Amino acid sequence: MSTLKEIAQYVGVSSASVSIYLNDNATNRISPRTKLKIDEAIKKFKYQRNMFARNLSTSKSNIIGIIFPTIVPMFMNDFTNPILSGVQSRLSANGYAMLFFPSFAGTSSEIAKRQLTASVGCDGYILFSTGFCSLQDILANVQELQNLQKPYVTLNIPELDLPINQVILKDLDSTLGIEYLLGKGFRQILLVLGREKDVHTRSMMKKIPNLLKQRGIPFDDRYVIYGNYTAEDSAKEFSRFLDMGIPVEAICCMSDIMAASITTAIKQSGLSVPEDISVMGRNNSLYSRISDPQLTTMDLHMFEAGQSAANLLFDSLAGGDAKQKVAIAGTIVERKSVPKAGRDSLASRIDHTFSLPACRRHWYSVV
Amino acid sequence: MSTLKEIAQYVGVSSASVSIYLNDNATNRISPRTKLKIDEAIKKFKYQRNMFARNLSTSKSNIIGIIFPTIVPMFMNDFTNPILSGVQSRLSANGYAMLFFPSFAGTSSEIAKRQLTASVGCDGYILFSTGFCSLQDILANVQELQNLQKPYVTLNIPELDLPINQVILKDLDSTLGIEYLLGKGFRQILLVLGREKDVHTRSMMKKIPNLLKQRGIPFDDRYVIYGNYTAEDSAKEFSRFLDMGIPVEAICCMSDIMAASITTAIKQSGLSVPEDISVMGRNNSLYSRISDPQLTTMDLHMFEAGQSAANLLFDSLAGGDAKQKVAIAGTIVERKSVPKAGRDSLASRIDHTFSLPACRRHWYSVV
DNA sequence: CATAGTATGTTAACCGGTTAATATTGGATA
DNA sequence: TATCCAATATTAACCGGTTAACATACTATG
Repeated sequence: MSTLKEIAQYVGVSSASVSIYLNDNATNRISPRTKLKIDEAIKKFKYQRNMFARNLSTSKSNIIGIIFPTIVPMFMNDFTNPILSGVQSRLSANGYAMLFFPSFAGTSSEIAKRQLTASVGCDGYILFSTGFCSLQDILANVQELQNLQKPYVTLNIPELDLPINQVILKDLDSTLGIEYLLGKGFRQILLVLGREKDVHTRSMMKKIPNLLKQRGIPFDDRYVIYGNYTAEDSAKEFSRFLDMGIPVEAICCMSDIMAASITTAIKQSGLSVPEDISVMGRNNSLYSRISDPQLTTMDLHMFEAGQSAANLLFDSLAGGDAKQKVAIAGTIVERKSVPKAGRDSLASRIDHTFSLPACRRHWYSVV
Repeated sequence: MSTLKEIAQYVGVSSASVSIYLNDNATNRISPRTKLKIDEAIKKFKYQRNMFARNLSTSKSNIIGIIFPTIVPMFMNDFTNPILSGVQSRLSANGYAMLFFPSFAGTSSEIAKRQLTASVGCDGYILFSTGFCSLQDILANVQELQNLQKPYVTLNIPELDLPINQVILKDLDSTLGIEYLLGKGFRQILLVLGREKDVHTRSMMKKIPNLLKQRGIPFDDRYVIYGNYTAEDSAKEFSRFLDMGIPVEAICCMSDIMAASITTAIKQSGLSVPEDISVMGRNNSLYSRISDPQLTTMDLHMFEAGQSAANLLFDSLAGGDAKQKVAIAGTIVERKSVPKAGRDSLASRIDHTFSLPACRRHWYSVV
């Protein structure tokens, strides 16, 4: 690669001249004749500017660091992909590149820490948490980010009572779905959760007993199984559940994949959905549409959450000092796996637009 | 953010000392006492090195630029996600970060060009092509990359007769699947392709007539429909096909999503899979396992292709001068949507391991 | 005591750009 | 002719690190 200096030398001007021209080719500080000569030289030497030198000089990189602590490969997750996609679409539209730091084996907090210490220089950051993060990890990561003294936004993280920019999936705890089923009159509801030890799972497990109690339903832990977000495990656990022979009217799953897998299992056992058992998924992913019957599902609006995170970051980058919290509310997408009939106490939350993200934002400033 | 210089000043040493220590904290050029003091200062000021300054100084960034020209959001694609995932897993394992450049609206070649011109400074590059790239675009992108004089690998690109590093999905044209169905004795095969104007689609359409002719089957273009890789379009086009009332024994789809959608449509029309019509998917995605019946599908081994691309890049980064071509062969994953009975001429290509990527690499050097 | 070696640092150039401040030239104007 | 201004270009500091080469003091050795 040739450098600015070489181009300047070749043309017979100072490197400042070339730089000035490159940064504003309509400048009138460089004569048309010189501009032409510079153009020629650039073409001849196939010159392109070194982005890192520019970044250093301007202390602006147009790069947003994505802190995504995971011990499994990225881009394979039905839940985080739409979020990343939302982030990417907004960042791209505003000319920002995304930098994914290496995410080796190890605990998630180690990963995040390494990612952060390697990352100084980005214009801003977006901090994800994945199922592998404990609350403690998350707080440590936030602290670490704080040190960088650059704008950042947290995403897919349980609501924190801190003056930081955060985008919250309001219905991540999925009580929305349970309430929907309760509203339909179901009483014997099987919960198919993800990994037993995840933060999100634990926080759910704290809320559910109360939720049921409010309806006069005693909590019975036999009605909770863990499908680890995989088709295989959820089918396996479900069959074990069936073997117990306890009655079930509806199933609320923490992912469409698990819901689809269980739907198949139900059909294979000779029962039918929703006549015998109702099934509810989560994510409004393609799986929910391809499943037969099509799944009624919770749409947490992840894509939009990703977009919001990027938007929040833009506010911050533009100098907005107020830290904001954006809560994205989930909606229910009614399809065929839960009968429409029945008392319906959540009408306002039901999204009849099928699949277009119907966004409901609740903005409120924190500090 | 504090800087190296500030830390050095605070400790009372030269910035070189601090730098030397940071780059090798086991160095014996710095006394234990000084090391301690530096540690304290770093902790006190929460100092972290600026990555861009380091990159500039060392002319090594540990960043790989991902050139991914697309006009739709990334990370939403069932085909490219596993490839990206494979790339990411290898890059991460070797300590490399991934930089995704902004990908605005516009033609894919514009996008790639902008991505490239903004990217000088990465240690290496991986060039994707997406459905939006024409062959001409691809060649232009390769040329552009060549100018950067850095190692790069092309991926998901039709085989090019150029001395460059390329990873090829050997069975991207999916004749593998058609041959499999032909081998089973099917004659009336409906092809469900993606977008009519994609490079890949066009290159397929060139090969298919010959393929059929070899078996004595005349090519009939009514047996080709375009599902645009979506569940909706493929269902719609398939129903239009059914309306034509021409006989069909088997369906070969260019994605599991389309196959799953069509499987549902078949069932809804009162026919059954595979008794009445066989259906074959592509990608061995989760969709193929969740579909009912589970889909027989082509596994192109995209994850592994991604890994190979990263590996090739490592070879190049390590100074390997020989340009390599890696062809990843596809395999057939037999499930339930095509009956097992029948003549089977492709036994060696059938993968009975269900879903673990059974890799078959064919290495050969080009130059 | 002279010499070599070790431990501990420092100097200064460099990576490849950007930019505020300054310089030069020539033509227009009073 | 003196003055001013526009057009064009350069100088030099700076961004925040890295590193080869050099410097100094102290210890060990013959």
